[in-house]
Amino acid sequence: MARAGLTADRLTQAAADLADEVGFENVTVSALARRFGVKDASLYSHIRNAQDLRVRLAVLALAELADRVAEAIAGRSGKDALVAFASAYRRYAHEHPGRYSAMQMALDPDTAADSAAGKHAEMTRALLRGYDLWEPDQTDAVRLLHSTFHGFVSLERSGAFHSHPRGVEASWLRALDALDSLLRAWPA
Amino acid sequence: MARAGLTADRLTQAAADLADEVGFENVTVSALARRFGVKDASLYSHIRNAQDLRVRLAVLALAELADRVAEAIAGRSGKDALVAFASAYRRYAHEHPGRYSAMQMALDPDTAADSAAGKHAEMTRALLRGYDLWEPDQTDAVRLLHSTFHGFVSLERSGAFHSHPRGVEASWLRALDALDSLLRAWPA
DNA sequence: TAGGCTTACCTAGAGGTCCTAGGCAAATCA
DNA sequence: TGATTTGCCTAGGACCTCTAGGTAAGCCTA
Repeated sequence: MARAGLTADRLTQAAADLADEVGFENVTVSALARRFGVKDASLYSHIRNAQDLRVRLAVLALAELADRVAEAIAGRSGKDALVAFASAYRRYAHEHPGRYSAMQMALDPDTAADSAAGKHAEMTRALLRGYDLWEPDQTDAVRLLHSTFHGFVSLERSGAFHSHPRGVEASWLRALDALDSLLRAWPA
Repeated sequence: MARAGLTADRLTQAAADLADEVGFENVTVSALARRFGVKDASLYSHIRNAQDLRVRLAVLALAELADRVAEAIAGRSGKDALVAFASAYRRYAHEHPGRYSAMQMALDPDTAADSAAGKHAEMTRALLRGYDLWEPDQTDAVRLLHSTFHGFVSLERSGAFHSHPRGVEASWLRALDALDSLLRAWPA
């Protein structure tokens, strides 16, 4: 009876890959067990249940994205940083659709606090240092930026923009221009 | 053997109510059958499968929201229309969380074309008549507005804004102010 | 109003996912 | 080397999805 060497971390990683391949909604305990050549029941020594697995996946994705964004904005400021942040965000969503979907899960407050979710807001704040914004405008701007990035990527992936010939890439660049000029002249 | 009077439309309506009560992901054929006091198998004369049910629900929600928005912006223009549109959108999401989740499903192009999805873009265009925008800026602006509304509501519902004391309502109003001034001075 | 047709709902059953309880063997440690 | 821990197993229950085939309710026509 050879052992597969399962751990919660290896399962979460594999679940993330599975999510990117077959979609987050198709990440099941059974499918994951199949991938390791192991019975379903064997996974329950490592994860509490299916929901726990999905939460771990969401936390993994949040951390990965935070790393990417941190690297992207390092040493940049102003519009440069804005574009780098936004591009890293969007690229991650495109390269890892399953992980990105996982990130949208509503996490309970404790889990969210332990996750990299806070780091996202913190980095957006760092980004805003290139603009002249102070509380509470800063928080409002963080929320607006995050909303726009997430909204755009989410609608793009759901096909909402396919009905019109205008290139999505062009609209994306224009949105970034618009956000930049908005931040530079934040209405009082 | 009394009949329950099932039709695809009545099932879809009930599924929408069920979604708002227990969450879109918990809308199952079994739960719906239970609600009508009928066996699971009986639903399959009216809907093709579970996915078909969810798509019908999404189409219903899109149509309902389109109606609400149309009513909200009727007779308004400029910022007035912008705020009315956005508020109707956000209120619908809050009052009907299950229906709103359903709307986010990726619809295949044919279904999307038959649905009210096009009406949404059309109404956003109508809204922009109060501002001085022409193609392709208009399409870019439609996409930006939709992204921001959807992103904000979606993040708000997933709890992403709860980590900070700043009131969500205040940030929302500021976002609308920002979008208004952005549209008035759309960068060339 | 009786016959036939259509259709709404049924039972039976196969296959999949989630999860618990309890068992045995592999790895680790004394 | 023997004892303990840990990893994966089998067995099995509960629920969801969906198909095939049957029966009875309601409608149409004569």
